[in-house]
Amino acid sequence: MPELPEVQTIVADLKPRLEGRKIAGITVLWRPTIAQPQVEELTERLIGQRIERVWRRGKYVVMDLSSDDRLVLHLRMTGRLLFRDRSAPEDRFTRVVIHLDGEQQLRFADARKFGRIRLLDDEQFRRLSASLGPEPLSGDFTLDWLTEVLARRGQRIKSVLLDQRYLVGLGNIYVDEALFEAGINPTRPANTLNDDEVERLFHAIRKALSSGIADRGTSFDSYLDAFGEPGQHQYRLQVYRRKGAACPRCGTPIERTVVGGRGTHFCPRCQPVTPSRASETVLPSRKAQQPQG
DNA sequence: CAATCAACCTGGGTGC
DNA sequence: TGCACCCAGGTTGATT
Repeated sequence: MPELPEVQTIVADLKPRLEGRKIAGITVLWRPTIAQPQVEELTERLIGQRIERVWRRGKYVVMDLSSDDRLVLHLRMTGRLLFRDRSAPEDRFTRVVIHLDGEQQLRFADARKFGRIRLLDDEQFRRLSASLGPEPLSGDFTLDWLTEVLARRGQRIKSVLLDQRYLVGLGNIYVDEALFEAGINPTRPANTLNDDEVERLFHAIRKALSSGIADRGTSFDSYLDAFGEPGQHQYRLQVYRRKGAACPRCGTPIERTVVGGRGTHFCPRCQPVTPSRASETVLPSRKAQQPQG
């Protein structure tokens, strides 16, 4: 699933190849992919525009156009953004093709059809961006800020971290990895984390995302980069989709539960529901289970 | 406010 | 081999 590291990888590869290029045309093969505006209006506003800048906001790919409109793409779960020669073999599940000047084209392929492309003016984009939390790899994301946000939420920590209004970029893979790295149980209410735990989480979020970027993303199901190549981070995950495998830190089998409707992977020993001091390990009592009445 | 769930979709895996 | 079934999870929105 494209999360921040996957989108970042795509953007970094597209940037030098798209900036300065002109859009020559667009072919829409699956209409609902174009969420806004109508296809006819999109075509009219898009053709002839130069792509000035390619960047990322959260999990959105953003292309600033010479008209001051912005082309905004979200890959959702199975979306791919492929930079191809016009003559390249067709890519399965292609929904929209953006034709560039010259021989190349950008193909938006998406098996499950959840991905969306929007063309937004200044005001519309400003509103979208304002609805999103800070970038975790930027200076806007600080320990003080995280401390304050978590202190105000009684929701489970995993749900808070997945909510793009608070913090952008984390999806189901990297949130599980970050919580493991920080030694925090995904079901802990956010406002029960102590200062030490928040600080560990702060660093763990950045580490998990940076590590994913360094490996050019995680290719489990459908993710491929702009050239159609898989990332390598799936080989370095510590807990995600490793149910039953040994925890890399203590050897306890990794468990899987569901939190907020998401498959959730964690080490029951390294990420206890009740926080324990690092120096002592609380072993469960033999008769800890009490029948509930 | 918090938690749950359905909806959007379909490929790919499972069990029989 | 065929087929019914279920799961994957980003985001929005409705319901409890």
